[in-house]
Amino acid sequence: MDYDSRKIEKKWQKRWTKDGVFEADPDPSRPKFFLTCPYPYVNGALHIGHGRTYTVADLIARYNRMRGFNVLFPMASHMTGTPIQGMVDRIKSGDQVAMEQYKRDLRLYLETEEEVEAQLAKFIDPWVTARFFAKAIRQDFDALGYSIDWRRKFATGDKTYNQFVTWQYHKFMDKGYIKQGDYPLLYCPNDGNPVGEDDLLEGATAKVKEFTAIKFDFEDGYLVAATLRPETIFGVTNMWIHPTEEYVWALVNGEKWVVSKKAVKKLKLQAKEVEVLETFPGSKIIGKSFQAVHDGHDIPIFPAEFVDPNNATGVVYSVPGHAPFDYIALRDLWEDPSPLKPYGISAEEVRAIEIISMIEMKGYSEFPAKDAVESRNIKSQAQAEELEAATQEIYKAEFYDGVMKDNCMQFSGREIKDVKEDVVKWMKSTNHIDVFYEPDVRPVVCKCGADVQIGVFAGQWFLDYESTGWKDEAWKALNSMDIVPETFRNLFEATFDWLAQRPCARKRGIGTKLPFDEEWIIESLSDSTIYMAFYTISHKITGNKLKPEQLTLSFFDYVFLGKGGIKKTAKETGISEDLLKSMRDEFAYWYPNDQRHTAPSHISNHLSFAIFHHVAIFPEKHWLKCISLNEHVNLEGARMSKSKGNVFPLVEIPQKYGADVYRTYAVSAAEPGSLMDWRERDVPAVRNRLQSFMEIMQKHSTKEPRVYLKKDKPAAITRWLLSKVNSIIESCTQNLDNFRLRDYAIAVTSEMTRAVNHYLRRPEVPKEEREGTLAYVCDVWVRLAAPLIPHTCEEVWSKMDRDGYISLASWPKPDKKLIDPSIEVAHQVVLSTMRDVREIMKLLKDTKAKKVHVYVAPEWMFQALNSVREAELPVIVGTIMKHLMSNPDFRKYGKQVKNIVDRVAKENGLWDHSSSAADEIAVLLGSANYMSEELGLEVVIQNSESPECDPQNKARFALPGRTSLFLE
RNA sequence: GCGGAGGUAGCCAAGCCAGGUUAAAGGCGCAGGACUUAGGAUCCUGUUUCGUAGGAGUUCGCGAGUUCAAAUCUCGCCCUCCGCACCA
Repeated sequence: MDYDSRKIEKKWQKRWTKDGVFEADPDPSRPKFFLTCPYPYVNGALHIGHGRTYTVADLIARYNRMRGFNVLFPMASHMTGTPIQGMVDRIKSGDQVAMEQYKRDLRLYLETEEEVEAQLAKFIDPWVTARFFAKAIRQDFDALGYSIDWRRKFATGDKTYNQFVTWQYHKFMDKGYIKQGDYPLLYCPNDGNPVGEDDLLEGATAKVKEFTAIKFDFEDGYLVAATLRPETIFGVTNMWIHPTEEYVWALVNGEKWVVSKKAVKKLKLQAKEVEVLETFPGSKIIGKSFQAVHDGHDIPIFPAEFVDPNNATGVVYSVPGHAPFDYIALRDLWEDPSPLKPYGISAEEVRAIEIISMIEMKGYSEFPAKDAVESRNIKSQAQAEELEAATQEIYKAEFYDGVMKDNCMQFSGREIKDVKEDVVKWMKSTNHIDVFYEPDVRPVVCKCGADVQIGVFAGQWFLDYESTGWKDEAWKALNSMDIVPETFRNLFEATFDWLAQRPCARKRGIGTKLPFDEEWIIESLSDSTIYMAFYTISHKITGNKLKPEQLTLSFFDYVFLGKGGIKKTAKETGISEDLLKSMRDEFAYWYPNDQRHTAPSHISNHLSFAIFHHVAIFPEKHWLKCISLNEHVNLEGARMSKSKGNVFPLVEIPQKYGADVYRTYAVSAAEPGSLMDWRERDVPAVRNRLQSFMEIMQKHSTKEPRVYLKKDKPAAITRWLLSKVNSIIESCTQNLDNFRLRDYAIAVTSEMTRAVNHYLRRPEVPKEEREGTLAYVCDVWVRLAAPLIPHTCEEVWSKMDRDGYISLASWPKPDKKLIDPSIEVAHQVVLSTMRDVREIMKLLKDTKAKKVHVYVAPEWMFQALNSVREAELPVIVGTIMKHLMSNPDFRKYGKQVKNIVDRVAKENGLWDHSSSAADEIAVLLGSANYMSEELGLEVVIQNSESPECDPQNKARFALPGRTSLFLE
């Protein structure tokens, strides 16, 4: 029997919407629960990975709703920043790849190719794109049964929302958290824009690498060499200049510098004023000398072909003792000084150069560069790869293990990893330092085809997370909030440590203008930090058609901070006092945000910013309470990516599998903290579990529920089921409270089914008792399952003729008096006995048994173990022996006591069993028919103290909770 | 490079924080059985090795250590994944 999930799901979704079931308004009589999940970015279709996060959030919302909370779960759409704008630009320019990408998404929502083309043609306006996908995604969410209050939806591009972001930035400015300064980033000279990962044709992983530019005194200016190892200036023996490449004397910020001609453009991009005075081939200065930074002694300039004029300044200082490239270049000149002749440098002059050893390091000689070159057997400068490997080796080794030698002035004796910064500081104090940026990988190519450089933005706006006091407050918030799973707290802590200054405005994309400098647009991550507050009033802004200009700074001050007085605010904004008050009240009711649920990849930015921005703006009682996280989703073992084309769109889920099947899969396939794999192959199993649930419900839920108490003398297995079900209520509640969602889902879909199926197989239960009990179980079960599979459960609920929606029904409470651990333990005896019988039957092979004698341990053993349990003794043979032998009741069994104590020691402690032999016998007797049927044997239960039949003397092996057997 | 997470049986995935009740939940796959015209449906059973009596051996990336006791704690090593700032 199949049930039409599609039809059922649609039906309930329509009713929920019609009755506004999930529209939440303040209700002071009920506790509130305000849950948020980041709004989706509306520039394309979502995939099943997004769905996992939203499904988990919805599960949390529904669970809390059933627990009696007034739950607010709102949603909006994100459209600010560069992605939508970028795609619009690419569509406008006729970019085929971009158009194809959009077409793929559009086909998911539109029937014909004509419609797709027509819609695509409209995507030259970011608002059209955003609205299209916002609507599509809302439909996707509805089709998955998410219990969202849509009245509060908005888009981050809304003018009213911009006002809110503006307010936030004024608050930061007031606090002095916003600063301006220079900032390097990847930049396309052709487009005149910074470039992000998406803008790159090649070198997508490129980052900015900072070189220290060292200004060596040279003639009436500086010879400027760039390095990653400024501490090596004490080991400089010469300079390397490419003889045939062009160099310049240039006025750089008023100083005379020698750099390669190719470096000039870069310096200009890096916010330096540069005027070229003279261009000349490198050969012109080769043979001259310049002065060391630390002691001013003369050092010669030599020619070298390996110098790349396009890398940094094209000027390289030589430290042959510690740099393999330099070592081998110098060695070559020693062996063959002839290239030096044209520059008037004699062979003696070169050979007179002494390699300087300036870093002490274990495992290396005084010249580590020499060691590295020789151990790799490098013969020539042309072996660039080997030389690079040697360089890396020395760099790493010296960084971690190296110590500055005596010839390093005040830095002598210090470790390299600590001394770098101080050496730079010291040189800076004498004006011998500047910085030069390069991309860390080459080549980096913009989509426009141009070579990407580093641009320095003078006057870049920053949020300074290191502003006095800010971090302390943020730490305070983090330390007092819940992070679930707790393992992600480390990542927050690492982020908090590392957060410093972050650019907060950029020059392109959609967004709110920076109020202090309208050329800049506020970085879109700042849109998503405190906007949960906006949900509390957004439906009133749209509902009352408030205009952006009414949403002034004092408006937000009043509504969110209670500042400024209602009369004054009403007058200034033209908003009625009633409306203002209702907004203030609504904010005060819902805030703070009780739980924010998203993916861990947002920890290092969005989530940390959310904490920082909250503490900056709101009083402590309105800080975030809890952040919960779930990892991403892989598709058939591989990471989903649009470029690889292995993306499973969320929109296809309800059609293909049904919302409840997906929800169950998404929650039960992995704990939230770990990566989940979507495997097509596993889906049918999930569907089958829901099918079983539905079938049991159809058969058993509509009868009159009745709870059989002990005094009603029901079958033992009925009491077992009642106990089991109530235990499951307890564990489900605990698991949901502790974010162990997978365990909850498994309990509800697997464990319950197994228990009920077992019960149905027990022949000893009278029909009436079975029906009443199962009706009770179904009533509990359907409510336990409702947060996970709401559509199916609504359907069952309505068939059960219950009032209202199960979505709003109450979460079951465990009935403690029905939970009886001993009966669950006793049930284990039945199962383990059956398992043992099967095992023996297997071993008997040819011999067919007809009858099994089951021996229950003697009563004194039960008493003995109970007594040990009560005494809470450590598992030490002597101690337990002493305890038991001191009691004459046990003493008389002397040798056997030793046996069970040995067994306890071997098992590393006590095990569960019924409290008396009589109980165990009763349970086994009650299950005898069932066992007999399952095993195909006659089952005889016997007391081992007086067995009626024990031809092989097996009875003596029986232990409490572990029967002994004889098969014949 | 910096920071974070992780490596568990054929596969996926719990357990690890709070060591013992763990040959290690659950799912998939596989095998056998039941029900059946059939079963890709459902249910039951089994799925490390040895064993004609319920027992024993060896297992949780590799190696060492702490402990009466380690998948769980400590140290070293190997490997995988994720984030790193104009990308949301």
